[in-house]
Amino acid sequence: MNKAFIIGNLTKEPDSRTTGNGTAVCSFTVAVQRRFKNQNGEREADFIPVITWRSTAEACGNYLHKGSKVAVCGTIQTRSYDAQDGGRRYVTEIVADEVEFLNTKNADAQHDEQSQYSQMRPIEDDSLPF
Amino acid sequence: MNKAFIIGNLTKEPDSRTTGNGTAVCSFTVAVQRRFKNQNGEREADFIPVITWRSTAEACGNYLHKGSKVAVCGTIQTRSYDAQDGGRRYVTEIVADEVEFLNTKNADAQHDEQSQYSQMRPIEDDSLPF
Amino acid sequence: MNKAFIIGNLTKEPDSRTTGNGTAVCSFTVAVQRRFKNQNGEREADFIPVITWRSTAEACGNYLHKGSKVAVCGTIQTRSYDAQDGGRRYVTEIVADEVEFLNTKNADAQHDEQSQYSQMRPIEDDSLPF
Amino acid sequence: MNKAFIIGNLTKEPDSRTTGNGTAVCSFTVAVQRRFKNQNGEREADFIPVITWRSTAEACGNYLHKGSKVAVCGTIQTRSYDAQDGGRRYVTEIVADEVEFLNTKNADAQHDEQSQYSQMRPIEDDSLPF
DNA sequence: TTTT
DNA sequence: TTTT
Repeated sequence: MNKAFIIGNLTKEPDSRTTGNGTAVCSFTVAVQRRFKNQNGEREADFIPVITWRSTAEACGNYLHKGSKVAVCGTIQTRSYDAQDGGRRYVTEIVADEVEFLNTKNADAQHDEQSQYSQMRPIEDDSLPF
Repeated sequence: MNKAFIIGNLTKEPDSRTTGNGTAVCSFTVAVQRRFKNQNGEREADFIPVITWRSTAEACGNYLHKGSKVAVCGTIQTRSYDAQDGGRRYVTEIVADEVEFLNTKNADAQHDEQSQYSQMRPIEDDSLPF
Repeated sequence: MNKAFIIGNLTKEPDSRTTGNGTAVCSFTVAVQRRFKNQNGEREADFIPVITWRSTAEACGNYLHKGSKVAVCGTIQTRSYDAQDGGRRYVTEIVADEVEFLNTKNADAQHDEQSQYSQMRPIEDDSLPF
Repeated sequence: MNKAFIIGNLTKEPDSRTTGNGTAVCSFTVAVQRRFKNQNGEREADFIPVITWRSTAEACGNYLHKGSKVAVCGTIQTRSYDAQDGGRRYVTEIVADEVEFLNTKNADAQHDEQSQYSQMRPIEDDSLPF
């Protein structure tokens, strides 16, 4: 078992790419407000890296922006890589199963549209733009 | 372990009460859109009863309405009671640990205010209206 | 979003069936110990119905028994039906995405085997007995 | 919202400490088996750092060992620190709300005892050894 | 490196 | 730096 759920806002524009074999990838960081204030009375945030694949990645790349509010459900994954200085670095990120768009800024029409896309993996509707 | 997370909309106005010893209770049902369409191409919903206590109940009673969008995290609880017809009935509901308000309908100012309230159990701020 | 996680023990032997079109279904109830004792100092349990499909159902039917300890991750689903007395009844159950076997009673060899099966949806190994 | 659930085994003996003001802390890494095998047919694991506080930390320090199986529910937290080489390092860890002991190795008596302890935050029983 |  |  390995499952995580977060709700928060993108810290930047999402980063959309394509792997060598043509698979869409989209990654971004979600700032999740902490529930309790710290000793200084400030509410801090946790900055959680998220990676999405395939149709979810395409929807995220098309509809998410810096500041967009999302709910993400997925698996916590860790990996390591060799840094330029020769040291080893460890990365923890959520590999998203589902991303639900919770944007309040957009017009309702667009927002509804987004919510639907976000729920639609097994895409059975050929009119979708991805 | 027993934990559940749902995002959806209130099916009705929330029901706010107070127990004999003065504890605030607020209950409502959340309609959670299913992720996949059924055989008829319709997206059904699950109707999940939620019960909240104390300051969370007060915030929910003050700020939630029919149609309000919420994220709820809590514990699945089952109980049974004797119906009027003499039969036994079983109820499953989520006892909320946290309720996050995700309303898009309200003005931004109010929405921000709500989000903060929703995060504030252990209330350390005396200026809060509950 | 709609996701639940529970850890507990089967209250009975699991109920294995097959639908008209040959899909395996296996359902059971999980008793989840509550975290806090009640006013009488007793630890109660919540009795949560679980339904599993396809290869997960087959593995559950083959390996689970009354008392087996499991971790279940899935979606909360509600449905209603007409009771014999003409009234309407509402059922809430978890539709399992994953079931992990946590049995302590069985020999280690068997337990390891079980854990593996439980993780194996997309079955790529033809030697599996289901 | 920020919640994570994992089930896995400790990679090492847990690390128990006490903060300046006497608060117990216990940290460990949990190896969580991935659900699907990789291209080479191996099942990899994710190595997820967990930190626990107070009575949970004491129970973990007393009862967990290298290889112990646990279920952890908590919050994903990120923090950064300055490494010796002058660079900045980022750490993601789960701050545990609950730790359930799932050990199969121990005698049943001890295992039952563990499960109970693990569920007992708000300790109302003065006979507990922590 | 951070968002509302 | 990794566990069964």
